[in-house]
Amino acid sequence: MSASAPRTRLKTRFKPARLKLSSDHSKRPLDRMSLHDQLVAKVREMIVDGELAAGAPLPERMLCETFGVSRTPLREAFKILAAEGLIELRPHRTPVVAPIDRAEIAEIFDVMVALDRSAGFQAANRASADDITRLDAMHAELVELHRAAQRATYFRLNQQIHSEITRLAGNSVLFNIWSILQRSVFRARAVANYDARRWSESVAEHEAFMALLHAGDAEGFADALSLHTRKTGDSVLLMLD
Amino acid sequence: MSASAPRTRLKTRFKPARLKLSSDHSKRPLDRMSLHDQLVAKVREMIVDGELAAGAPLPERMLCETFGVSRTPLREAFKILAAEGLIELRPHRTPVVAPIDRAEIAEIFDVMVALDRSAGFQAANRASADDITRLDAMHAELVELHRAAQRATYFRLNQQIHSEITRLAGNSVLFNIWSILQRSVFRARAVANYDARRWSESVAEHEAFMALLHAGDAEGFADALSLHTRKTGDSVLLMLD
DNA sequence: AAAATCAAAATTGCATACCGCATCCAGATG
DNA sequence: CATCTGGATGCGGTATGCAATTTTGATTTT
Repeated sequence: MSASAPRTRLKTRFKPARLKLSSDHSKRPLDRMSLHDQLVAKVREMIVDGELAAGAPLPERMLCETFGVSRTPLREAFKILAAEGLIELRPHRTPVVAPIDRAEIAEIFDVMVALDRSAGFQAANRASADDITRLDAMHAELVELHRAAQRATYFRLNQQIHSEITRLAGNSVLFNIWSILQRSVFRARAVANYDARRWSESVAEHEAFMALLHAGDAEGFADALSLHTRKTGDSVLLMLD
Repeated sequence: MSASAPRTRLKTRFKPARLKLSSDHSKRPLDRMSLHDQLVAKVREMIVDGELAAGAPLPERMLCETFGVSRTPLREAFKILAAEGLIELRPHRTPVVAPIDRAEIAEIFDVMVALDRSAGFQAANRASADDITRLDAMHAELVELHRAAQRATYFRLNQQIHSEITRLAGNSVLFNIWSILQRSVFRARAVANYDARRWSESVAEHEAFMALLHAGDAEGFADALSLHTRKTGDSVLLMLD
């Protein structure tokens, strides 16, 4: 794909887009995105955040009213979300939020383990001092959140840290795939939260791979990161039984 | 989370949304594809086969006549293809076949190296005697095609072998991602064909990892397979300079 | 009473119409 | 002569209407 900077960044002013439902999400700077992308992002977020439960039907006309758009752009958004695996489309059947399939979650984690090893190695090799400083700050906050037992906030920051590490690998294809998989798994993780033991263990693993990152041990960092992902996956899968 | 990624701090040029991963490739018998899926498959094939050259514009109304459908289903198909990275959609701009971007091809190969290692390991562990027999037959034909210097046929069978190996890993998410990336790279490979030296070397690598498969050395097979992919990538990238 | 049947309602799939942004070119301006 | 401006035109973005299919629920049949 050509240089194509972030999509739709020019003077194009799209309509206010009266996404009426759920004002609690309206804090985000959704402007500067095409209406189409806003729709995709909106529905995606509702699914990932569990606002739309797994298996819930998504009748087109109803959601059209909800979002104040017609069926055409909504259907186009649905194609994207189906491609990402978040919803299921079957001919002449009303779309549904993709069920959380344990077997598929397992498959996704297997892929993420592979991606995390590659991403971790690249990230460790490419991270600047500033990058590491930023990760350190996030990590310190993570530890503090664990100590304070702030589950929800911890969970969110944890995602951000892993996202940041993946981004540091400098491979946008990798980052995009990883992000999509991460979203698919997010729903399952939100439901199946850590138990206290796994939570502590997870924090310890974060400590470990951060130390390896500081040591400049790219291989070790990559292995530790992917092992962490594998253990997280095992833990999540256990809770889905 | 995801929506907050394009926030401010990141000046990176990461492109939004692409790729697909839904895992319904094997469970759907190709007997009755919806018109929509036929459209996607058709345009995808035209792009991958080079019938629609990289960078070529895709005016909606014109293609509607070509395929005998209206703009609505065509546009929906375009959303899918854009998510897969085969075409580019920008607001109020006519869609174009995604240019072959050397940097992106390099990124894709990096991901495929990681995926092939994982897929190879799983495939070697899961392959039945029948599976190996089938691969052997394909491999024998591949060697013969190399001897006969049948470039085009060799190229196609080579794809099939790698696809089959990936499929044997038994992870549909992995297989889908791999297939999408493979298609993106296919166009570049079709243009930048092997030179004779790399071709022979590639066949030798096939011999090598097939031997490791027979030996039941999953680790070795996985390493050999991913190394083969890395070398293939390097070779392709050399030709794109 | 349970199962099968069929018609009415609801919903998706597709086609068409309209609107607005982006591009191009003629004519004006310096 | 080069540049700028403003309207004409083409094409994508969206809304809406109609056709095809599924779902429903009531009625009939076993």
